Amino acid sequence: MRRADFATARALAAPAPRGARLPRQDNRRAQLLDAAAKLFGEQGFHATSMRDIAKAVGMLSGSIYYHFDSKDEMLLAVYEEGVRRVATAVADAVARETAPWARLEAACAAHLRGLIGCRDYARVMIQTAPDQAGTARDRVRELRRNYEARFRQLIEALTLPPGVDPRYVRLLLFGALNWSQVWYHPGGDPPEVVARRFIDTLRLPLQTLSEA
Amino acid sequence: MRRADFATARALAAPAPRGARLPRQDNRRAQLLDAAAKLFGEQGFHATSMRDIAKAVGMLSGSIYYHFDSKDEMLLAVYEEGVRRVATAVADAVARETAPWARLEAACAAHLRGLIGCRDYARVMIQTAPDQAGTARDRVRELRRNYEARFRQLIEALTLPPGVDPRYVRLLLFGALNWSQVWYHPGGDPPEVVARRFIDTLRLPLQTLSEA
DNA sequence: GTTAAAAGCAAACAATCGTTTGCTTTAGCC
DNA sequence: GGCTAAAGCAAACGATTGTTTGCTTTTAAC
Repeated sequence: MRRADFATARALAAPAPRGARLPRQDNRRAQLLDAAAKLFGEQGFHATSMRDIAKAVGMLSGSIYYHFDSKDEMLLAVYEEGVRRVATAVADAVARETAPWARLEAACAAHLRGLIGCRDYARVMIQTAPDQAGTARDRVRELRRNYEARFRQLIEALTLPPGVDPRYVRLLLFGALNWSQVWYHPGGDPPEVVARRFIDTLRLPLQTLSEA
Repeated sequence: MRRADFATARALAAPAPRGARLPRQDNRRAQLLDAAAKLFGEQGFHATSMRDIAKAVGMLSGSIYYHFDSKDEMLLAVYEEGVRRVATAVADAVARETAPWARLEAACAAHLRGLIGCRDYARVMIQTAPDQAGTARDRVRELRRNYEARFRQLIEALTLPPGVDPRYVRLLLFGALNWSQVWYHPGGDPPEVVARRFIDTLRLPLQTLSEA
Protein backbone atom coordinates (compact mmCIF):
# COMPACT_ATOMS: atom_id res chain seq x y z
CA MET A 1 0.00 0.00 0.00
CA ARG A 2 1.19 3.46 -0.85
CA ARG A 3 1.95 5.80 1.94
CA ALA A 4 -0.40 8.34 0.40
CA ASP A 5 -3.28 6.05 1.25
CA PHE A 6 -2.60 6.38 4.94
CA ALA A 7 -2.29 10.10 4.57
CA THR A 8 -5.54 10.49 2.68
CA ALA A 9 -7.45 8.26 5.03
CA ARG A 10 -6.19 10.29 7.94
CA ALA A 11 -7.18 13.56 6.31
CA LEU A 12 -10.76 12.30 6.10
CA ALA A 13 -11.05 10.65 9.51
CA ALA A 14 -9.49 13.38 11.55
CA PRO A 15 -8.42 11.70 14.82
CA ALA A 16 -4.66 11.76 14.31
CA PRO A 17 -2.87 8.48 14.85
CA ARG A 18 -0.01 9.00 17.22
CA GLY A 19 3.42 9.76 15.87
CA ALA A 20 2.35 9.96 12.23
CA ARG A 21 2.22 12.87 9.87
CA LEU A 22 -0.68 14.56 8.09
CA PRO A 23 -0.67 15.06 4.34
CA ARG A 24 0.67 18.35 3.18
CA GLN A 25 -1.60 21.28 2.62
CA ASP A 26 -0.61 21.41 -1.02
CA ASN A 27 -1.64 17.81 -1.59
CA ARG A 28 -2.67 17.56 -5.21
CA ARG A 29 -4.62 14.34 -5.19
CA ALA A 30 -7.91 16.15 -5.67
CA GLN A 31 -6.44 18.18 -8.50
CA LEU A 32 -5.30 14.97 -10.18
CA LEU A 33 -8.72 13.44 -9.78
CA ASP A 34 -10.36 16.46 -11.39
CA ALA A 35 -7.99 16.31 -14.33
CA ALA A 36 -8.55 12.60 -14.74
CA ALA A 37 -12.32 13.03 -14.61
CA LYS A 38 -12.17 15.73 -17.23
CA LEU A 39 -9.98 13.79 -19.63
CA PHE A 40 -11.67 10.43 -19.07
CA GLY A 41 -15.01 12.08 -19.74
CA GLU A 42 -13.91 13.98 -22.81
CA GLN A 43 -11.81 11.42 -24.62
CA GLY A 44 -12.61 8.18 -22.87
CA PHE A 45 -10.57 6.17 -20.41
CA HIS A 46 -8.37 4.24 -22.80
CA ALA A 47 -7.76 7.23 -25.03
CA THR A 48 -6.33 9.14 -22.09
CA SER A 49 -2.75 8.47 -21.08
CA MET A 50 -1.17 8.97 -17.71
CA ARG A 51 1.05 11.54 -19.37
CA ASP A 52 -2.05 13.47 -20.48
CA ILE A 53 -3.29 13.63 -16.91
CA ALA A 54 0.12 14.55 -15.55
CA LYS A 55 0.55 17.33 -18.08
CA ALA A 56 -2.89 18.74 -17.19
CA VAL A 57 -1.75 19.37 -13.61
CA GLY A 58 1.87 20.16 -14.45
CA MET A 59 3.70 17.13 -13.21
CA LEU A 60 5.35 14.07 -14.66
CA SER A 61 3.54 10.84 -15.27
CA GLY A 62 5.57 8.88 -12.77
CA SER A 63 4.60 11.23 -9.97
CA ILE A 64 0.96 10.21 -10.20
CA TYR A 65 1.90 6.85 -8.72
CA TYR A 66 2.54 8.47 -5.40
CA HIS A 67 -1.19 9.21 -5.19
CA PHE A 68 -2.71 6.28 -7.08
CA ASP A 69 -1.58 2.70 -7.47
CA SER A 70 -2.63 2.37 -11.09
CA LYS A 71 -4.66 3.88 -13.87
CA ASP A 72 -7.52 1.50 -13.14
CA GLU A 73 -7.60 2.75 -9.59
CA MET A 74 -7.85 6.32 -10.85
CA LEU A 75 -10.91 5.38 -12.85
CA LEU A 76 -12.50 3.79 -9.84
CA ALA A 77 -11.70 6.82 -7.70
CA VAL A 78 -13.31 9.13 -10.25
CA TYR A 79 -16.34 6.90 -10.44
CA GLU A 80 -16.75 6.70 -6.69
CA GLU A 81 -16.35 10.43 -6.21
CA GLY A 82 -18.95 11.06 -8.92
CA VAL A 83 -21.46 8.67 -7.39
CA ARG A 84 -20.82 10.14 -3.96
CA ARG A 85 -21.57 13.67 -5.10
CA VAL A 86 -24.70 12.85 -7.06
CA ALA A 87 -26.04 10.44 -4.47
CA THR A 88 -25.77 12.90 -1.60
CA ALA A 89 -27.39 15.64 -3.69
CA VAL A 90 -30.31 13.33 -4.47
CA ALA A 91 -30.66 12.26 -0.86
CA ASP A 92 -30.76 15.88 0.32
CA ALA A 93 -33.35 16.86 -2.26
CA VAL A 94 -35.60 13.91 -1.50
CA ALA A 95 -35.51 14.56 2.22
CA ARG A 96 -37.02 18.01 1.71
CA GLU A 97 -40.25 16.62 0.23
CA THR A 98 -42.95 14.35 1.58
CA ALA A 99 -45.47 13.65 -1.19
CA PRO A 100 -44.41 10.65 -3.34
CA TRP A 101 -44.60 12.41 -6.68
CA ALA A 102 -42.83 15.48 -5.31
CA ARG A 103 -40.08 13.29 -3.89
CA LEU A 104 -39.57 11.59 -7.23
CA GLU A 105 -39.50 14.87 -9.08
CA ALA A 106 -36.99 16.31 -6.63
CA ALA A 107 -34.81 13.27 -7.11
CA CYS A 108 -34.91 13.66 -10.87
CA ALA A 109 -34.02 17.33 -10.67
CA ALA A 110 -31.14 16.59 -8.32
CA HIS A 111 -29.95 13.76 -10.53
CA LEU A 112 -29.93 16.07 -13.54
CA ARG A 113 -28.26 18.83 -11.57
CA GLY A 114 -25.61 16.31 -10.63
CA LEU A 115 -25.07 15.12 -14.19
CA ILE A 116 -24.69 18.70 -15.35
CA GLY A 117 -22.98 20.28 -12.36
CA CYS A 118 -20.37 17.53 -11.99
CA ARG A 119 -20.25 17.11 -15.74
CA ASP A 120 -16.73 15.66 -15.84
CA TYR A 121 -17.32 13.06 -13.17
CA ALA A 122 -20.81 12.27 -14.41
CA ARG A 123 -19.66 11.61 -17.94
CA VAL A 124 -17.30 8.99 -16.64
CA MET A 125 -20.09 7.41 -14.62
CA ILE A 126 -22.47 7.24 -17.55
CA GLN A 127 -19.93 6.11 -20.11
CA THR A 128 -18.12 3.51 -18.07
CA ALA A 129 -19.96 0.25 -18.51
CA PRO A 130 -18.90 -2.18 -15.79
CA ASP A 131 -17.41 -4.57 -18.33
CA GLN A 132 -15.06 -1.88 -19.54
CA ALA A 133 -13.82 -0.92 -16.11
CA GLY A 134 -11.09 -3.55 -16.02
CA THR A 135 -10.03 -4.30 -12.48
CA ALA A 136 -12.76 -2.13 -11.02
CA ARG A 137 -15.59 -4.00 -12.75
CA ASP A 138 -17.35 -5.51 -9.76
CA ARG A 139 -17.06 -2.39 -7.68
CA VAL A 140 -18.54 -0.29 -10.48
CA ARG A 141 -21.41 -2.73 -10.84
CA GLU A 142 -22.13 -2.49 -7.14
CA LEU A 143 -22.09 1.30 -7.12
CA ARG A 144 -24.56 1.38 -10.01
CA ARG A 145 -26.92 -1.02 -8.33
CA ASN A 146 -26.96 0.89 -5.09
CA TYR A 147 -27.68 4.15 -6.79
CA GLU A 148 -30.51 2.71 -8.84
CA ALA A 149 -32.07 1.21 -5.72
CA ARG A 150 -33.00 4.67 -4.48
CA PHE A 151 -35.06 5.35 -7.60
CA ARG A 152 -36.67 1.97 -7.30
CA GLN A 153 -37.85 2.87 -3.82
CA LEU A 154 -39.16 6.26 -4.87
CA ILE A 155 -41.20 4.76 -7.67
CA GLU A 156 -42.56 1.92 -5.58
CA ALA A 157 -43.83 4.53 -3.14
CA LEU A 158 -46.15 5.90 -5.82
CA THR A 159 -49.74 4.77 -6.03
CA LEU A 160 -49.87 3.57 -9.61
CA PRO A 161 -52.96 2.51 -11.55
CA PRO A 162 -53.53 -1.24 -11.53
CA GLY A 163 -51.67 -3.13 -14.23
CA VAL A 164 -48.77 -0.64 -14.43
CA ASP A 165 -45.40 -2.24 -13.80
CA PRO A 166 -43.27 0.10 -11.66
CA ARG A 167 -40.22 -1.48 -13.20
CA TYR A 168 -41.01 0.00 -16.59
CA VAL A 169 -41.72 3.36 -15.08
CA ARG A 170 -38.28 3.29 -13.58
CA LEU A 171 -36.59 2.13 -16.77
CA LEU A 172 -38.35 4.78 -18.79
CA LEU A 173 -37.54 7.61 -16.44
CA PHE A 174 -34.05 6.58 -15.42
CA GLY A 175 -33.01 5.91 -19.00
CA ALA A 176 -34.28 9.27 -20.16
CA LEU A 177 -32.49 11.05 -17.33
CA ASN A 178 -29.17 9.42 -18.06
CA TRP A 179 -29.45 9.92 -21.79
CA SER A 180 -29.70 13.64 -21.12
CA GLN A 181 -25.93 13.56 -20.97
CA VAL A 182 -25.99 13.15 -24.73
CA TRP A 183 -28.23 16.03 -25.64
CA TYR A 184 -28.06 18.47 -22.76
CA HIS A 185 -26.06 21.61 -23.27
CA PRO A 186 -25.77 24.58 -20.94
CA GLY A 187 -28.13 27.31 -22.01
CA GLY A 188 -31.06 24.95 -22.46
CA ASP A 189 -33.81 24.51 -19.91
CA PRO A 190 -32.45 24.22 -16.35
CA PRO A 191 -32.55 20.77 -14.72
CA GLU A 192 -35.62 21.62 -12.67
CA VAL A 193 -37.64 22.37 -15.80
CA VAL A 194 -36.49 19.19 -17.51
CA ALA A 195 -37.41 17.14 -14.47
CA ARG A 196 -40.83 18.75 -14.22
CA ARG A 197 -41.52 18.13 -17.90
CA PHE A 198 -40.47 14.51 -17.70
CA ILE A 199 -42.57 13.84 -14.64
CA ASP A 200 -45.60 15.57 -16.11
CA THR A 201 -45.26 13.62 -19.32
CA LEU A 202 -45.45 10.45 -17.26
CA ARG A 203 -48.09 11.54 -14.80
CA LEU A 204 -50.62 12.97 -17.23
CA PRO A 205 -52.07 11.27 -20.31
CA LEU A 206 -50.55 12.14 -23.65
CA GLN A 207 -53.28 10.64 -25.71
CA THR A 208 -56.11 13.08 -26.34
CA LEU A 209 -59.53 11.68 -25.65
CA SER A 210 -60.78 12.14 -29.20
CA GLU A 211 -58.37 9.50 -30.48
CA ALA A 212 -58.69 5.75 -30.32
CA MET B 1 -7.57 4.86 -52.35
CA ARG B 2 -7.22 1.16 -51.77
CA ARG B 3 -8.10 -1.20 -54.55
CA ALA B 4 -10.53 -2.94 -52.24
CA ASP B 5 -12.67 0.18 -52.30
CA PHE B 6 -13.24 -0.12 -56.00
CA ALA B 7 -14.02 -3.78 -55.57
CA THR B 8 -16.54 -3.22 -52.78
CA ALA B 9 -18.19 -0.34 -54.57
CA ARG B 10 -18.56 -2.48 -57.64
CA ALA B 11 -20.05 -5.34 -55.67
CA LEU B 12 -22.79 -2.98 -54.53
CA ALA B 13 -23.44 -1.09 -57.77
CA ALA B 14 -23.50 -4.04 -60.09
CA PRO B 15 -22.78 -2.64 -63.59
CA ALA B 16 -19.26 -3.95 -64.07
CA PRO B 17 -16.68 -1.40 -65.24
CA ARG B 18 -14.87 -2.71 -68.28
CA GLY B 19 -11.69 -4.67 -67.89
CA ALA B 20 -11.76 -4.77 -64.08
CA ARG B 21 -12.22 -7.65 -61.74
CA LEU B 22 -14.87 -8.39 -59.12
CA PRO B 23 -13.94 -9.05 -55.51
CA ARG B 24 -13.42 -12.67 -54.64
CA GLN B 25 -16.22 -14.72 -53.26
CA ASP B 26 -14.24 -15.39 -50.12
CA ASN B 27 -13.84 -11.66 -49.46
CA ARG B 28 -13.60 -11.27 -45.73
CA ARG B 29 -14.40 -7.61 -45.34
CA ALA B 30 -17.79 -8.38 -43.82
CA GLN B 31 -16.22 -10.86 -41.46
CA LEU B 32 -13.70 -8.25 -40.37
CA LEU B 33 -16.47 -5.74 -39.80
CA ASP B 34 -18.37 -8.19 -37.62
CA ALA B 35 -15.31 -8.90 -35.54
CA ALA B 36 -14.57 -5.21 -35.18
CA ALA B 37 -18.16 -4.47 -34.15
CA LYS B 38 -18.06 -7.20 -31.56
CA LEU B 39 -14.77 -6.13 -30.04
CA PHE B 40 -15.45 -2.39 -30.22
CA GLY B 41 -18.77 -3.00 -28.53
CA GLU B 42 -17.44 -5.26 -25.82
CA GLN B 43 -14.21 -3.55 -24.84
CA GLY B 44 -14.48 -0.14 -26.44
CA PHE B 45 -12.77 1.27 -29.48
CA HIS B 46 -9.49 2.34 -27.96
CA ALA B 47 -9.17 -0.80 -25.88
CA THR B 48 -9.33 -2.91 -29.01
CA SER B 49 -6.19 -3.31 -31.08
CA MET B 50 -5.92 -4.11 -34.75
CA ARG B 51 -4.18 -7.30 -33.68
CA ASP B 52 -7.23 -8.27 -31.62
CA ILE B 53 -9.47 -7.89 -34.64
CA ALA B 54 -7.07 -9.73 -36.90
CA LYS B 55 -6.76 -12.61 -34.49
CA ALA B 56 -10.55 -12.89 -34.24
CA VAL B 57 -10.80 -13.67 -37.96
CA GLY B 58 -7.52 -15.55 -38.19
CA MET B 59 -5.31 -13.16 -40.07
CA LEU B 60 -2.46 -10.82 -39.32
CA SER B 61 -2.96 -7.21 -38.37
CA GLY B 62 -1.26 -5.86 -41.46
CA SER B 63 -3.69 -7.67 -43.73
CA ILE B 64 -6.60 -5.60 -42.47
CA TYR B 65 -5.18 -2.63 -44.31
CA TYR B 66 -6.09 -4.23 -47.60
CA HIS B 67 -9.76 -3.76 -46.64
CA PHE B 68 -9.67 -0.60 -44.53
CA ASP B 69 -7.46 2.46 -44.67
CA SER B 70 -7.23 2.89 -40.92
CA LYS B 71 -8.70 1.94 -37.59
CA ASP B 72 -10.78 5.12 -37.55
CA GLU B 73 -12.29 4.11 -40.86
CA MET B 74 -13.20 0.74 -39.41
CA LEU B 75 -15.09 2.45 -36.62
CA LEU B 76 -16.96 4.59 -39.09
CA ALA B 77 -17.79 1.56 -41.22
CA VAL B 78 -19.17 -0.27 -38.20
CA TYR B 79 -21.19 2.76 -37.21
CA GLU B 80 -22.62 3.24 -40.69
CA GLU B 81 -23.53 -0.40 -41.07
CA GLY B 82 -25.26 -0.35 -37.69
CA VAL B 83 -27.26 2.74 -38.52
CA ARG B 84 -28.15 1.30 -41.91
CA ARG B 85 -29.54 -1.89 -40.42
CA VAL B 86 -31.55 -0.27 -37.66
CA ALA B 87 -32.82 2.55 -39.85
CA THR B 88 -34.17 0.26 -42.54
CA ALA B 89 -35.81 -1.97 -39.94
CA VAL B 90 -37.54 1.05 -38.44
CA ALA B 91 -38.62 2.34 -41.83
CA ASP B 92 -40.14 -1.01 -42.75
CA ALA B 93 -42.01 -1.32 -39.49
CA VAL B 94 -43.40 2.21 -39.66
CA ALA B 95 -44.62 1.72 -43.23
CA ARG B 96 -46.86 -1.12 -42.13
CA GLU B 97 -48.94 1.07 -39.82
CA THR B 98 -51.13 4.10 -40.40
CA ALA B 99 -52.38 5.39 -37.04
CA PRO B 100 -49.89 7.84 -35.44
CA TRP B 101 -49.57 6.05 -32.10
CA ALA B 102 -49.29 2.67 -33.80
CA ARG B 103 -46.56 4.00 -36.09
CA LEU B 104 -44.61 5.33 -33.14
CA GLU B 105 -44.96 2.08 -31.23
CA ALA B 106 -43.85 0.10 -34.26
CA ALA B 107 -40.82 2.33 -34.61
CA CYS B 108 -39.91 1.80 -30.96
CA ALA B 109 -40.24 -1.95 -31.24
CA ALA B 110 -38.11 -2.00 -34.39
CA HIS B 111 -35.54 0.25 -32.75
CA LEU B 112 -35.32 -2.09 -29.79
CA ARG B 113 -35.19 -5.15 -32.02
CA GLY B 114 -32.33 -3.47 -33.85
CA LEU B 115 -30.45 -2.64 -30.65
CA ILE B 116 -30.81 -6.23 -29.50
CA GLY B 117 -30.62 -8.11 -32.78
CA CYS B 118 -27.56 -6.24 -34.04
CA ARG B 119 -26.21 -6.05 -30.53
CA ASP B 120 -22.57 -5.70 -31.54
CA TYR B 121 -23.12 -2.92 -34.03
CA ALA B 122 -25.66 -1.20 -31.84
CA ARG B 123 -23.38 -1.07 -28.86
CA VAL B 124 -20.85 0.78 -30.93
CA MET B 125 -23.50 3.22 -32.08
CA ILE B 126 -24.72 3.94 -28.59
CA GLN B 127 -21.33 4.14 -26.97
CA THR B 128 -19.51 6.16 -29.58
CA ALA B 129 -20.05 9.79 -28.76
CA PRO B 130 -19.18 11.92 -31.78
CA ASP B 131 -16.35 13.64 -29.92
CA GLN B 132 -14.66 10.31 -29.34
CA ALA B 133 -14.86 9.18 -32.95
CA GLY B 134 -11.64 10.89 -33.98
CA THR B 135 -11.51 11.46 -37.71
CA ALA B 136 -15.09 10.25 -38.18
CA ARG B 137 -16.54 12.81 -35.77
CA ASP B 138 -18.59 14.92 -38.15
CA ARG B 139 -19.89 11.95 -40.07
CA VAL B 140 -21.01 10.25 -36.85
CA ARG B 141 -22.77 13.42 -35.78
CA GLU B 142 -24.61 13.58 -39.09
CA LEU B 143 -25.71 9.95 -38.91
CA ARG B 144 -27.10 10.47 -35.43
CA ARG B 145 -29.03 13.56 -36.45
CA ASN B 146 -30.60 11.89 -39.43
CA TYR B 147 -31.72 8.91 -37.44
CA GLU B 148 -33.25 11.04 -34.70
CA ALA B 149 -35.15 13.05 -37.28
CA ARG B 150 -37.39 10.09 -38.02
CA PHE B 151 -38.54 9.91 -34.41
CA ARG B 152 -39.07 13.63 -34.37
CA GLN B 153 -41.46 13.27 -37.30
CA LEU B 154 -43.35 10.39 -35.76
CA ILE B 155 -43.93 12.31 -32.55
CA GLU B 156 -44.94 15.50 -34.27
CA ALA B 157 -47.60 13.50 -36.08
CA LEU B 158 -49.30 12.77 -32.78
CA THR B 159 -52.17 14.89 -31.55
CA LEU B 160 -50.85 15.89 -28.15
CA PRO B 161 -52.75 17.72 -25.43
CA PRO B 162 -52.19 21.49 -25.44
CA GLY B 163 -49.10 22.59 -23.51
CA VAL B 164 -47.18 19.37 -24.09
CA ASP B 165 -43.83 19.93 -25.76
CA PRO B 166 -43.23 17.16 -28.33
CA ARG B 167 -39.52 17.68 -27.86
CA TYR B 168 -39.67 16.36 -24.33
CA VAL B 169 -41.76 13.43 -25.38
CA ARG B 170 -39.06 12.54 -27.85
CA LEU B 171 -36.25 13.02 -25.37
CA LEU B 172 -38.02 10.92 -22.78
CA LEU B 173 -38.84 8.09 -25.14
CA PHE B 174 -35.66 8.08 -27.20
CA GLY B 175 -33.46 8.24 -24.13
CA ALA B 176 -35.26 5.37 -22.48
CA LEU B 177 -35.00 3.27 -25.64
CA ASN B 178 -31.28 3.81 -26.01
CA TRP B 179 -30.58 3.25 -22.36
CA SER B 180 -32.12 -0.20 -22.72
CA GLN B 181 -28.72 -1.23 -23.99
CA VAL B 182 -27.53 -0.99 -20.43
CA TRP B 183 -30.15 -3.13 -18.75
CA TYR B 184 -31.57 -5.37 -21.44
CA HIS B 185 -30.53 -8.98 -21.40
CA PRO B 186 -31.84 -11.79 -23.57
CA GLY B 187 -34.49 -13.75 -21.73
CA GLY B 188 -36.31 -10.65 -20.54
CA ASP B 189 -39.44 -9.31 -22.18
CA PRO B 190 -39.17 -9.25 -25.97
CA PRO B 191 -38.72 -5.86 -27.66
CA GLU B 192 -42.39 -5.69 -28.66
CA VAL B 193 -43.49 -5.93 -25.05
CA VAL B 194 -41.01 -3.33 -23.89
CA ALA B 195 -42.13 -0.94 -26.62
CA ARG B 196 -45.78 -1.47 -25.77
CA ARG B 197 -45.12 -0.84 -22.07
CA PHE B 198 -43.17 2.31 -22.73
CA ILE B 199 -45.77 3.69 -25.07
CA ASP B 200 -48.59 2.88 -22.67
CA THR B 201 -46.76 4.49 -19.82
CA LEU B 202 -46.59 7.67 -21.86
CA ARG B 203 -50.05 7.52 -23.37
CA LEU B 204 -52.04 6.81 -20.25
CA PRO B 205 -51.96 8.72 -16.95
CA LEU B 206 -49.84 7.27 -14.18
CA GLN B 207 -51.27 9.40 -11.46
CA THR B 208 -54.37 7.87 -9.93
CA LEU B 209 -57.26 10.25 -9.66
CA SER B 210 -57.50 10.04 -5.89
CA GLU B 211 -54.13 11.77 -5.46
CA ALA B 212 -53.37 15.45 -5.71
C1' DG C 1 17.36 24.28 12.97
C1' DT C 2 17.19 19.51 12.52
C1' DT C 3 14.86 15.65 10.78
C1' DA C 4 11.80 12.55 8.66
C1' DA C 5 8.17 12.09 5.77
C1' DA C 6 5.58 13.93 1.76
C1' DA C 7 5.82 14.87 -2.94
C1' DG C 8 7.92 15.09 -7.32
C1' DC C 9 11.72 14.73 -10.93
C1' DA C 10 14.33 12.38 -14.42
C1' DA C 11 15.04 8.55 -16.86
C1' DA C 12 14.38 4.42 -18.09
C1' DC C 13 11.71 -0.26 -18.62
C1' DA C 14 9.39 -3.86 -21.53
C1' DA C 15 5.27 -4.16 -23.99
C1' DT C 16 2.14 -2.83 -27.21
C1' DC C 17 0.26 0.45 -30.46
C1' DG C 18 -1.24 1.68 -35.58
C1' DT C 19 0.83 1.33 -39.80
C1' DT C 20 4.05 0.30 -43.82
C1' DT C 21 6.76 -2.50 -46.73
C1' DG C 22 8.08 -6.21 -49.88
C1' DC C 23 6.99 -10.58 -51.08
C1' DT C 24 4.00 -14.74 -51.56
C1' DT C 25 -0.19 -17.29 -52.15
C1' DT C 26 -4.76 -17.82 -53.97
C1' DA C 27 -8.71 -17.48 -56.88
C1' DG C 28 -11.15 -15.96 -61.06
C1' DC C 29 -11.22 -14.89 -66.03
C1' DC C 30 -9.51 -15.55 -70.92
C1' DG D 1 -3.69 -23.74 -68.30
C1' DG D 2 -1.68 -19.34 -67.95
C1' DC D 3 -2.10 -14.56 -66.51
C1' DT D 4 -3.43 -11.00 -63.28
C1' DA D 5 -5.55 -8.97 -59.65
C1' DA D 6 -7.23 -10.05 -54.98
C1' DA D 7 -5.85 -11.21 -50.56
C1' DG D 8 -2.68 -12.28 -46.99
C1' DC D 9 1.94 -13.24 -44.74
C1' DA D 10 6.09 -11.96 -42.35
C1' DA D 11 8.60 -8.64 -40.41
C1' DA D 12 9.66 -4.58 -39.29
C1' DC D 13 8.89 0.70 -38.33
C1' DG D 14 8.84 4.60 -34.86
C1' DA D 15 5.84 6.15 -31.40
C1' DT D 16 3.43 5.64 -27.27
C1' DT D 17 1.71 2.91 -23.49
C1' DG D 18 1.51 1.97 -18.08
C1' DT D 19 4.75 1.48 -14.69
C1' DT D 20 9.18 1.27 -11.90
C1' DT D 21 13.37 2.90 -10.06
C1' DG D 22 16.65 5.83 -7.62
C1' DC D 23 17.35 10.30 -6.33
C1' DT D 24 16.11 15.12 -5.11
C1' DT D 25 13.31 18.80 -3.35
C1' DT D 26 9.89 20.61 -0.21
C1' DT D 27 7.08 20.79 3.70
C1' DA D 28 5.61 20.18 8.49
C1' DA D 29 6.54 18.63 13.16
C1' DC D 30 9.72 18.61 16.92
